Amino acid sequence: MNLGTVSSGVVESRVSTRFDRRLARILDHATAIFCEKGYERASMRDLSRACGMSLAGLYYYFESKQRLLYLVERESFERVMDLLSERLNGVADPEARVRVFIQNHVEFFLARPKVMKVLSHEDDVLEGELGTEIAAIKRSYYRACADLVECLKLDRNQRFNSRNAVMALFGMINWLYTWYNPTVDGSPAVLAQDFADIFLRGVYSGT
Amino acid sequence: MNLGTVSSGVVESRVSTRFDRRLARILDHATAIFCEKGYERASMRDLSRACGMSLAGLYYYFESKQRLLYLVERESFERVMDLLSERLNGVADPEARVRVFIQNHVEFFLARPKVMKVLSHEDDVLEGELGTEIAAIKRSYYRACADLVECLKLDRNQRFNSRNAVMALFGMINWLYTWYNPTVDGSPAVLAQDFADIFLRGVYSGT
Amino acid sequence: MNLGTVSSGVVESRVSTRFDRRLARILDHATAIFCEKGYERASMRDLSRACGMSLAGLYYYFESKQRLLYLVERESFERVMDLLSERLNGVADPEARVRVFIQNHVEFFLARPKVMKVLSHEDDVLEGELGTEIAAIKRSYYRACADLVECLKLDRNQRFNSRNAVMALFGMINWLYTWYNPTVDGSPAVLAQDFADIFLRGVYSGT
Amino acid sequence: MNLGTVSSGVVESRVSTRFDRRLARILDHATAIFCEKGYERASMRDLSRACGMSLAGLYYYFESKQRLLYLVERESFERVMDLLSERLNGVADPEARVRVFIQNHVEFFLARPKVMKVLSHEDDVLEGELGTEIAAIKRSYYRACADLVECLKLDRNQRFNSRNAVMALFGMINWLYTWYNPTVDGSPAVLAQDFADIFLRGVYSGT
DNA sequence: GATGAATGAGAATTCATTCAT
DNA sequence: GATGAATGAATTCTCATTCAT
Repeated sequence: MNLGTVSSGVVESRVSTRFDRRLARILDHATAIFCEKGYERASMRDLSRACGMSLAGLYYYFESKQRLLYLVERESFERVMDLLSERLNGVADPEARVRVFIQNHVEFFLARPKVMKVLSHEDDVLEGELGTEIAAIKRSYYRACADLVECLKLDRNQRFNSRNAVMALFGMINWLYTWYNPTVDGSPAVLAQDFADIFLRGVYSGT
Repeated sequence: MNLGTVSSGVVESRVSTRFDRRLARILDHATAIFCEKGYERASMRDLSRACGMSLAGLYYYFESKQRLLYLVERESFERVMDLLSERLNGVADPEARVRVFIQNHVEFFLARPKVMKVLSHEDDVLEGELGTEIAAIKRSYYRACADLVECLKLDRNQRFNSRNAVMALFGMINWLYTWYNPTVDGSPAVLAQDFADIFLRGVYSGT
Repeated sequence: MNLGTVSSGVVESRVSTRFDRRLARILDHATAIFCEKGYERASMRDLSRACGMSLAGLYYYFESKQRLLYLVERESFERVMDLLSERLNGVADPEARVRVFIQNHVEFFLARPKVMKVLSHEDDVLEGELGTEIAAIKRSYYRACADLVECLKLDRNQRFNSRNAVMALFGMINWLYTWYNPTVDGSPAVLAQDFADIFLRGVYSGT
Repeated sequence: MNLGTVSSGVVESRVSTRFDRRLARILDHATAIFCEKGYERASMRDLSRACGMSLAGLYYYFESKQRLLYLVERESFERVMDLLSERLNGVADPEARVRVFIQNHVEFFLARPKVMKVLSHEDDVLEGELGTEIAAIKRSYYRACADLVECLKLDRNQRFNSRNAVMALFGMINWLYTWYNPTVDGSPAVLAQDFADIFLRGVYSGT
C-alpha cells in the first residue's frame, strides 16, 4: 500500500464502495468544520450546509456527531502509524529512526493541516467506548515514539529524563497547528529537520 | 506590585473593593469549569451551581460568558508578564535571560494548572474586540520571548531559524497542560531546567 | 372456514398467495413490536429490523404504519367474531351462550397475548376512515355480547343495568392483558369459568 | 386534611407557594393533553401551547416530560390512597370495607376522568427510577384492595381464587375510562354500587 | 419484489441571556 | 446586590415516508 500518493482525502481504500466514497466526502467536510469552529461549536446544521445534504440525510452515514469525530480521528491515526512503520522499515540507526518519526509526523500533518488541528485540539471530547478507543490509539502512537527515544538513549549512553524529552518533542510537533503558515514558514521537510536538530542536540548532554 | 506573595486567586489588586473580591471568586470558579469541560461545553448553569449564586446574579459581575473568559485570560497574561519583567530585572546574560523566561512560564502555570489549560486550549474562541485584545496580549508575550531568543542568537553568533525555534519552545511549554502530573513528574523547577537545557543545546549548532 | 386449526399466524386464509403469506409474517412481527413498545413508540425501523427486510421493502406490503395497525386489529376482530358465531351455533340456553362468549374471548386472546394487548391498548390511535372502520367492528363485537346479556336478562327476568353489566364484563376480560401470567395463573379455561361465575352470579339479584 | 373538598386541581396543599400553584396549573394541562393524545403522541409543544407558556419556560418547572407524567401519576395515587384510608376509618364490616374501596375509587376517578385515563392507559411508559417508584405505589394500592378482599373471604368463609377476583374487580373499575359518559351513564355513586353488587355477589359461592 | 439513499417535519431538551422585583 | 421566572434560538437526533433503480 503506497500511502505516500494520497494527498488529502480522509478516507480512501483500494476498493471503495459508493457509500464509502460519500462517507469520505462527509468526513472531509466534517474535518474542515471541526477545524474551523471547534467540535463543540460546530453544528450538524453547519455540516449539512457544507455537504449540501439534508440534516437527516447525514445520519444515514453515521450514527452520531461523536462517531463522526471518532471516524476522523481514527482514520488519521491509523494512517500516520501505518506510514511510520513503513518508513521505519530498513532504517537501523537509532538517531535516524527518531528523525524518521519526526519527519513522518510533520510531513503527514502539514499535508493535512485541518486534521492536525482537530487531532491536537479535540483531545478529550470523546466519551465512553469511542473515547477509550481513541485514547488507546493515541497511547500506542506515543509508545512508538517513546520506544524510539529510549533506544537512542541507550545507544548513545545518555541519561536525560525520557518522559520529559518525549513530551517536549510532542509539544513541538503538536503545537504546530497553532502557527504554521505554509506561505511564510519553510517547507515541511526543512521544518522537520529543524525540529529534529533541536530535539536531538537538545537531549544529548555534553562530553 | 509584589506578585510573589499572591498564591492562588486569579484576580487580586492592592485596593480591592468587595465587588472585585466577589468577581475574583467567580473567575476562579469559571476557570475551574472552563478547564474541566471546555469553554463551549461549560454552561452558565454549571458556573451558577459552582458559585452557589443564581444565574441572574452572576450577570451583575460581568456582561457575558465571553467577557468572563476574556477576564480570566487577560488577568493571567498580565500576571505572567509582570512577573517576567520583574524577574528579568538585573539579569544581563542572554542565555540566563532565556532561562528566566522558561522558568517563569513553567513555574507560573504549573502553580495554576487550570488557568494553563484554559489559556492554551481556548485560544480562538473569543470574537470581536475581546478576541482582538487577547490576541494582542498574546502577541506581546510571544514578542517578549522572541526578543530574548534573538538577543541570544546574536550574542552567540548562531544562525538557527528564530521563528521555528521560538515556536518549538512555545510548543514544549504550552503542551505541558496535556500531560504534567505533579505526583509523577518532577518539580516545576527541575522540569523548567530540563526544557531550558533541551531548548538551549538544541538551538546551538556545533563549533 | 375452520379457524380451529390455525395456531399462531395472525393472517391466514384458504387460498393464500405468496403476498398474503409474507404480509402475514410482517403483521406478526408488527404485533409483537406494537405490543412490546406501544404503537407510537414502535418505529418502522424496529419493524424492519425484526422482519429482516429493508424499510422501503416493507412499504410494498402496506401503505402506512396506521394501515398496519388497522390490519392487525381487523384481522383479529374478525377472527374472534367468526369463532364466536361458530361456537354459539347450537347453543340455546341464554346463560350457556354468555358463558360461550366469555370462554371464546378469554381462550382466543390468551392464546394471542400480544394481539390482546395491542387491541386493548391501542384503542384510539387510528384516525380517519381506518379508525371509523375499526370502531364499527368493535361496536358490533360489543353488540354481540350485549345481545347475549340482554337475552339472559329477559330469560331470567332480571333488572340489572345492562350497559353497566356488559361494561363490567368487558372490563374484566380486557384488563387481562395487564396481569395474566401463564406460569402463575390458571389455564384459560379455568380463568374463563371464574370470570363467567363472577359475572353471572354478580348480575343475578336474589330471589 | 379534608381532601373531599378538593375537586379538580391535580396539585394542592394548605400552603402552596406561587411556584407550586403554577406547577399545578401545568400539571392540569399536561393531564388533559396526555389524556387526549396519549403520552407518547403529546408533544411538549402541545403543552406549551395549552399553557400559553414558552417551551423553554415549561422546563423551569420540571426536568423532563417523563417527570411530568410521574408527577401527575404520583399525586393522584397518593390522593386516592389517602382518601381511602380516611374513609375506611371506623368501618369494620369486611363487606362494607370492600364497598368503600370501590366507591372511593369510582367516585374519585369519575370526578377526574382525565387523570383516570392517564393512570390506566400510561401504565408502562415510565422508565428507570421514576418507573420503579410509580410501580411501587401501584402495587401498594393493589395490595390495599387485595387485603380487603382477603379479609372478606375469610370472614365469609369463601374459597374463590383471590387473585382472579381482585383482578376482575380492577378490570371493571380501570376499564371505566373507556366508556363512562356522565350524560348517559348514572351517577358515580350508583355505578359504584352496581359494580360492588356485581363483584360481591359474584365472588360469593352458593350456600 | 426489494432496496439504498434521502428528506421534511418534528421530537425533547439546553443555552445564554433578560427583566421585573 | 441578587433572584425567580421566563424566553427565543439553537441543539442533536428520530420519524414515517418516498423514489429511482
